[in-house]
Amino acid sequence: MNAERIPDIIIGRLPVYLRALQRMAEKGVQTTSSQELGERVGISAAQIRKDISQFGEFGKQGTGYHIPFLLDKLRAILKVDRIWDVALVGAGDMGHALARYQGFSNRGFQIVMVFDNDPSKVGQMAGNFKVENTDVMVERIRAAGVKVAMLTVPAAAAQEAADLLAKAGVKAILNYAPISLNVPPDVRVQHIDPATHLQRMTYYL
Amino acid sequence: MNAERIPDIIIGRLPVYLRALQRMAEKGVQTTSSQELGERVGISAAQIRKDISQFGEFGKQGTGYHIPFLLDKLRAILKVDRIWDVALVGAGDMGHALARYQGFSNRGFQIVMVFDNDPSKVGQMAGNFKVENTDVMVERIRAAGVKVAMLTVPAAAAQEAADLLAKAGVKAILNYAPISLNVPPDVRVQHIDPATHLQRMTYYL
DNA sequence: TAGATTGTTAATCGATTAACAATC
DNA sequence: TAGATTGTTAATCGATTAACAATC
Repeated sequence: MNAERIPDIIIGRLPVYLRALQRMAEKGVQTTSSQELGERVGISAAQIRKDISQFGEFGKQGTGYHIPFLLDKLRAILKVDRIWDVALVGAGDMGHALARYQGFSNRGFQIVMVFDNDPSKVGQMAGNFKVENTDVMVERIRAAGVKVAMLTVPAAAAQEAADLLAKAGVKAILNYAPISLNVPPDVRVQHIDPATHLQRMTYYL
Repeated sequence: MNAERIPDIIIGRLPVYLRALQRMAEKGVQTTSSQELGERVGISAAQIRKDISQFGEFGKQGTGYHIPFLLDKLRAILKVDRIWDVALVGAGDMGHALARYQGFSNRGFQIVMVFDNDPSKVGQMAGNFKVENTDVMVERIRAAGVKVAMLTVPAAAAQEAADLLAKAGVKAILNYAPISLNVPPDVRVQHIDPATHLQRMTYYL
């Protein structure tokens, strides 16, 4: 065990372990080893043991890790042993796809509101949600205590929307706009930009 | 200049610089400094200078970097000074959103074919593309010499689809399925999984 | 017990930062 | 020239790996 600050890079790998373990559990596998898990996710066994051991002694010598137990621990560490309400901002194609995506609920998230500033979209449906006007966003998010948002507006509108989200008390933004957001230090941002991801690979072609 | 192997972590930052510079260029800005660029993307000035200097001396003491020049260099390094044809596999909501996405062409990519194995989707339109049957995928990709693919099929179908893509000669896969893919060593994979990205932030909430 | 695999230490490896001479 | 900023070196910091005693 270790009470010191855990490096960000380790936190970043835990969701990958969690995802792989969840898949194994679905297949009914009860036990795994750092070796086996490492092969699945492409990370060395030593690193997996070291990462996990930052948080406790969750394995057993000779037998490895009991998957349901390790799942519980990882979910608790990552705070996805609960369901986070998520606000979706931007009801374009990507927003609609996310609103209809079935994969969030068993990973700790559920969309609860959808916003757009285009009057022709407000009032329309996105998945099961009625699109609301961005005018009421800060108020709605604050009242609901939502801390997590996904941003799928055009690049030109993204910074302004991020400012509103920060103002509304959102602390985690998943940004689909192809632009680096400027946010207060207590707000975390993750980027999803397909072009950027593709460009990380073309260098090697 | 430096002919040695460039670390992956540096290559991974170049698309971020490229994106920020492209945005500055659109606004008509001609020149920037490592300091200014660093503030925009949240990376130290020293690191930006070091990263860029791996590939040549692209700046000028006293004045910084000429943006159009640096853009050209970065595009050439990342091999996005051309347009890569991309195959899209999976014509669900996410596939449709990507097929209609306008942001690829000025970043070095264009979708040229869309596949799905669901007979009810084959023949339908996704963006401007007629969805083709996965049966003909290997042959079509091979014949067209496509090297880049985006994978938006359900998790259960992703590994099989990845195997076909590898067989077809694809060397870069952008994987939207929430599963770690197993591919030959000469194939690169990047993951886009919104739940994983969100889980990297909930730890800090 | 014998075999397997953890948790952890120490060694290695790699990345980041600070500082500054060079120079535009 | 004076001011600004690069490219690069050396120092620091942090992450990964290898190895193995502990133990299930």
